[in-house]
Formats: sequence, structure tokens, C-alpha cells
Amino acid sequence: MRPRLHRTIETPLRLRLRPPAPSPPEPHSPSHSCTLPWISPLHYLPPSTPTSSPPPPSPTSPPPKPATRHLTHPEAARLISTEPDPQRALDLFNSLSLQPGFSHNHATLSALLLRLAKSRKIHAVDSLLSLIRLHHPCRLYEPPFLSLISLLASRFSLHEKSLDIFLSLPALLRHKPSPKAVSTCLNLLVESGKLDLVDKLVLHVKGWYVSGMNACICNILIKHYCKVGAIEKAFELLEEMKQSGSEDTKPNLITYTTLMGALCKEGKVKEAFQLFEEMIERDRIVPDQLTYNVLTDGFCRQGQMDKAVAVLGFMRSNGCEPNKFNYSTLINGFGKAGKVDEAKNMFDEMHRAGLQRDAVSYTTLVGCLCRNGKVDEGIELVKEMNQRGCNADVVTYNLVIEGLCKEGRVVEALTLLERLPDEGVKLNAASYRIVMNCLCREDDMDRAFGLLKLMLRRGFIPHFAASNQLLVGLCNIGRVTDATVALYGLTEKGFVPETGSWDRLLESVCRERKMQKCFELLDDLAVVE
DNA sequence: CTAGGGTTAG
Repeated sequence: MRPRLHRTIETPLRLRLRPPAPSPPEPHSPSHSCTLPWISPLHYLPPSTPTSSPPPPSPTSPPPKPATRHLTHPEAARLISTEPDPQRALDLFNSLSLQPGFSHNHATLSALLLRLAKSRKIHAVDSLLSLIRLHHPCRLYEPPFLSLISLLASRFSLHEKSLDIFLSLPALLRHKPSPKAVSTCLNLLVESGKLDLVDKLVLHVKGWYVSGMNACICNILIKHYCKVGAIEKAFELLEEMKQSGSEDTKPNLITYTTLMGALCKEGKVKEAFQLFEEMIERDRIVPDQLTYNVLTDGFCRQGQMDKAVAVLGFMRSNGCEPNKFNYSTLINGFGKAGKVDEAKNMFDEMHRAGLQRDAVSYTTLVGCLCRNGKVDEGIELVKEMNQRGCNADVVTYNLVIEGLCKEGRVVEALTLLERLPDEGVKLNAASYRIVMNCLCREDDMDRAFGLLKLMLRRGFIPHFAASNQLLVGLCNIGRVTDATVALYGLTEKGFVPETGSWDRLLESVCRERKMQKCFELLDDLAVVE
């Protein structure tokens, strides 16, 4: 009855299987030695998990039948890819093999691969690929594999197994992957910060493209080096690109913009500007709005607002009209510098320049107002943007909520949290955490506990530190029952308290002579550790 | 979802 602490266990993805299908059919045509053999679902069964009582396959029960006996390959492929259940897609694939004279080709194989990948049945995909390698002489094409890699990537991140699949491509395609395929894969790894896997891929890529990679691949690598703080390596690669004879390895605008951005983030605007000039004078590359924006942002970060504004004039005189990004960057810069009036001016100038002010530019100004003690003005602006059809979203409201908290208007912030979801605004964990952190900072445990209940009801949990603070804070004011309620609510969502919070909690419970409760807690502690 | 920019939280 009482809640228990437990850890979530990652269950491995695997194809869930129906009881075994009838045993492989008698080879109807032994001469078709090169067709893919019947894929028994058993291939995917982990060794130790046979279903306890599989209905004995009656010899008369046929495998699932396709709608017609003589499906063409495109029809079959369409059926496989539109089948909602991956297991049924596999069954269908298998039963197709039984059609007299039918052998799978690249279309049906690709369809099944993609169908399995869509359900993240990565091990099934892997097994199928091994089978293809072993038995299937037909040639496969790259585009399905590209989709495959993207499908296996969950939320833009790629794990090692998917990379291995990618690396096995040359064997299946009988040629090296296209630069586009490499870029897709590399970028997924770089974006998700899988450093070791990036290295692994790069090693292979160097073997594939001995003569040099194209600019796109290099640019992704440069981005990677910049991200991990190895700017020197990024510049080494720039040098290599400059020296390469091939036209499509030459550094381009993206190469320079990436490097300039990295320099600016390190506070080296001056060097970024030198690089900018070098790009124009040496390589005759014409900057665009984005390149200018990187520079503008660089100056803003250094608080050099005069120079940031100057960039705007400079680009205009070079025939490059500023866009909403350029203005938003400046508004943001003024906001960070505490120059509210200048930010407002920029916002108006943007309008005069004939540019639509979108939700982001509004939000930037809202943030500027809220961070500089003008929450009420910020709230007015939110009303205005909503009226103009640029609906304020979580980001906007989080800024308002943050502003309210900073001014000690937590109650209003709480009201927004309570009300906004009903008005169609999808709040996120940050929305609640901003307020929770504020309440913990102010040691307002009563409201913090109330907020916790709201959060848990809506499926959010506070930041780790705040959770611990809340538990200890409740103990400190003698609300031991609430503390245990909070603890159980939090642990149910996977939270494991700091040992310090445990100590404090146990101490309080013991002091209140609730020995039974105390034992229960100790029991849970034992489960965790 | 082949490469570069502006808003929030931790």
C-alpha cells in the first residue's frame, strides 16, 4: 500500500513476439538459392524467454496471408510500410516469401527495415541487416539507409548501435556513403555530444575520403571542435581547407561564420572581426545577415553596444538589409546591458524598417523589461503581442514569471502557473522550477509545499537541489508529515534524495516518536542503497 | 534530420 522507492529499469528494446509461427515451409523451389530465407521470428527471441505455453502450431494454421497471392514488389513494400504493428509487418514479409516465385528485392527489404526502425526495433534491424549481408545478393540503395539512420536517432541523438549500422553501409551498398549521408550521421553525433562516437566516425570517414572531405563535413567538424573548446583544431582544419585544391573543400561563408561565432562566445570579438575581414579580402566571400549577426552578438556580449549598432549601419551600406534576427540581437544586447530605452527604440526602429515583429522579438523585449524591474510593462507588452496574433508562449511567460519572482510577487507568479495551462499555454518544468527555486530561496516552505503538489499533479518535478531543500525545510518547521508526503511524491517520480536530507528526515521522524514511520523510511533507504 | 544567428530554465 505504501509507496516504495524503486529505480526504473531500462528494458531493452526488442521485438515482442507472437507464439512461433509454423515451422519453415518445405522448400518449394530449391533452385531459388539466393532469395532471402524465411525469417523465423525466433531469430529475435532472447534465448531464455520462450512463451510458457505457445499454442502448438497446428499444421493447418497458415501464416498470415497477404491480401492477394500475386503482389508486386511496390504493393508489398507499401503494405509493409503502412502496417501499424511492426510484428505484423514482419509476419507479412515472411508470408510474402512463401508466394511461389516471389523473392524479396531492395524495395520490400527497405520497407521492412524502415518499418522496424520506425518502432525503434534496433536489434531487429540489426538482425535483418546481418541476414541481408549473408544471404541477399541484391543491391540496396542509399536513400532508405539515410532515412533508417534518422529514424534510429531518437530525439536527434544517435547511439552506438546505429552508428555501427551506418559504418557497415559500404559492405551493403558496395560503395562508400555519400557525403550527404556522412553529414547527416556526423551532425547527429555532434549535436548530441557523443564525442567518442564522433571520433569513431571521423576515423572511418578519413579512410573513405582520402582526398579530403567536402566543405559541409568539414564545417560540421569545425562546429564540433568549437563546441568542445578545441578552437585550435578548428583553425587547423580551416588551414587544411584553404590549402586544398578542390573547389568543394574550400572554406565558405558557413565555415567562417561558425569560427567567428566560436571566437565571439569566447569573448574574442576582435579576432572574430579580423577573421571577418580576412574572409572578405582574401577569399572574396560576401557576408550575409547571419554573419553580421554573429558579429553584432559578439559586440553585445562584450557590452560594446556602440559597435554592435555600428554593424547594423555597416551592413546596410554594403547592401545587406538587416532582418529580424539582427534587430532581436540588438534588443537583447541592450536588455542585457540594462538599457531599456535603447532596447525599446530598437524595437520601434525594427517596425519602421518594415519588418514584422514576431514572437521572439516581442519576447526579447519582454525579457528586457522583466529583468530590469519593469514587469508591469512587460505584462502590458504580452497583452499587446497576444492581440497582434504573436501569441506569447512558455518562453515569454517564463520571463514574466521570473520577473515577478525577482520583485517578490510570488503569489502572482503562482496564479499564472495555476491559470496559464487552462488558457492553452503549455508550461514546462522550467516554469515551475523558477518559482520553486524562488520559494526555497526565501524559505517559504508553506507555498513551496503547495507548489510541489501542483507540480506533481501535472507531472513535473522540482530541481534536485530544490527538492532536497524542500524536504529539509519542511522538517525544520516541524511539518514532518508533509515532508514524508513530499518525499513519497518525489520518489515516485524517480527522485533519490541526498543522504543529508535522509538524515534530517529520519531525525525528525524519530523525534516525533513515529517509530513505525521511521522503520519504513529506513526500509526504503535500504532499497535505494 | 548535410553545415552558421536572436528569447527561458538547470
